[in-house]
Amino acid sequence: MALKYHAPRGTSDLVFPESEKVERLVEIACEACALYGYRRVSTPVLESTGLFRRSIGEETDIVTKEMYTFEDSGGESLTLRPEGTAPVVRAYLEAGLRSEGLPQKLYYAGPMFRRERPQAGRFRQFSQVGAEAIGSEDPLLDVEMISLSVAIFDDLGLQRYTLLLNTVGCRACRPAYLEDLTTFLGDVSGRLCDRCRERAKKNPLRVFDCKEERCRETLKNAPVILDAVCSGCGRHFEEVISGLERLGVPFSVDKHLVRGLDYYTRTTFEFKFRDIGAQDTVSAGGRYDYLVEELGGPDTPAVGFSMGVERLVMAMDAQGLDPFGRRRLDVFIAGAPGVDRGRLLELLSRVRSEGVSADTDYMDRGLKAQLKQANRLDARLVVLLGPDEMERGEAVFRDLEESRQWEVPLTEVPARALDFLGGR
RNA sequence: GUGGACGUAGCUCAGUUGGUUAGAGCGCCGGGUUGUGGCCCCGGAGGUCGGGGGUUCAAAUCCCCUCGUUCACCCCA
Repeated sequence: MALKYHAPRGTSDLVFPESEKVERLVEIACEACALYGYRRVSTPVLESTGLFRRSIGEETDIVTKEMYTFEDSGGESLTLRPEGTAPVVRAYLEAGLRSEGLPQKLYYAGPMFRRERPQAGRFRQFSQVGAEAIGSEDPLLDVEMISLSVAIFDDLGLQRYTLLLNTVGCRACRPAYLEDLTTFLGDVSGRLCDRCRERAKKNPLRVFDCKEERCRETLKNAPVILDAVCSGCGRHFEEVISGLERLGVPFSVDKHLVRGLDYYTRTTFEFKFRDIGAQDTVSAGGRYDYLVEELGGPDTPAVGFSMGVERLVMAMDAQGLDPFGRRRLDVFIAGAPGVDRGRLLELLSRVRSEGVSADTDYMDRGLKAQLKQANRLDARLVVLLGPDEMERGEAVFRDLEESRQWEVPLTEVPARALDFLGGR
């Protein structure tokens, strides 16, 4: 308890069996991405600080107070990545992927870092699996992102999620809308809470998230972006909607859905789950048609989403899902007193060569304790060897579940073990 | 950054209005079978009661500070 070192606040160790459950879950998500034609991309966890300041937005909470930024000994400002999209776009540009043909469909998985106060579903180091499709403005690609998210939920057996959908316009229509909204907020300023007045300056759209009754009442007459969007954005949104309907993906339009990163344009979406705490968004994404250009590339539209792995796990737990099965050891090799350990070692190696997981005692335990260990490891088969058997050229196979045991010739142990394991 | 709750054994927790060597269940180790697990029985190891200071004859218990965990706000995956 009074240990000298702990995992840093907001980070945690993942130990068995959770470690392997999470690994499997990420694997399932990645397989779905591949099924949808996305290719893996891996970027460093460190990037130049400027990349994030530029892409996420100077005024956002992430950039102003949540980044792990430091200067390395060479004087360069580096930041532990707080999200995955900007690095992927940077990698796309750096590798010249445009020449590989468009759209470039990429997915990634890995840790992200944000220095926030931890709570249920929020950590300083967390993992995301995400996908990006760069180079097309086809609304069906927006639909694909959403249905990829749905596919991952389905593959994991997750149910009862809510999909919220909105559009935040483009540079043709958003500025005018923001101006209208700002004007409106200025007019009703006296009726808003302190927080909303602050938001009105920094990120006007956020006022719609306010839970204060008075603010909600006041904002009922506020202009809504969905109504103010230009014809291009309006048409795009309609096509996303009809695509979702075509696929039978239920959703609801949330006119006030706002994303926290500045680069989003047009479509934005969020998947929410119940019973996982206040941080209930498990997957979110949208279009970012200007980001590639913003980072120095040519005018290139793009869409993407990312999913919080820890929140996914919480949703699985909340729904009582554990599709990973129990992790069992195939064979435990136990040695009776006086046995030649060199022979055990040899046997262990031969069994493992057959692709059968195997372990043995390294604690100099008595036979009884070894059996106990085998039971603890949930071993499917115990191979027992003692001086007597050795002399006869035999080994004892013990089936822990059936409490039966029989002898097999020593030379046939690997093959017979395979038979036993395969025949169950 | 703000607010609430909580820190007793590896884990989950008891611990009466402050009162002797701080407990339980689970887990761990050993025994009950000269070489056989799971159930049962017996025994054992394991604790600076988060840390520091104070009050008191006496503090796990009361007070202050501190560190940590957790939930919520903010914000987000």
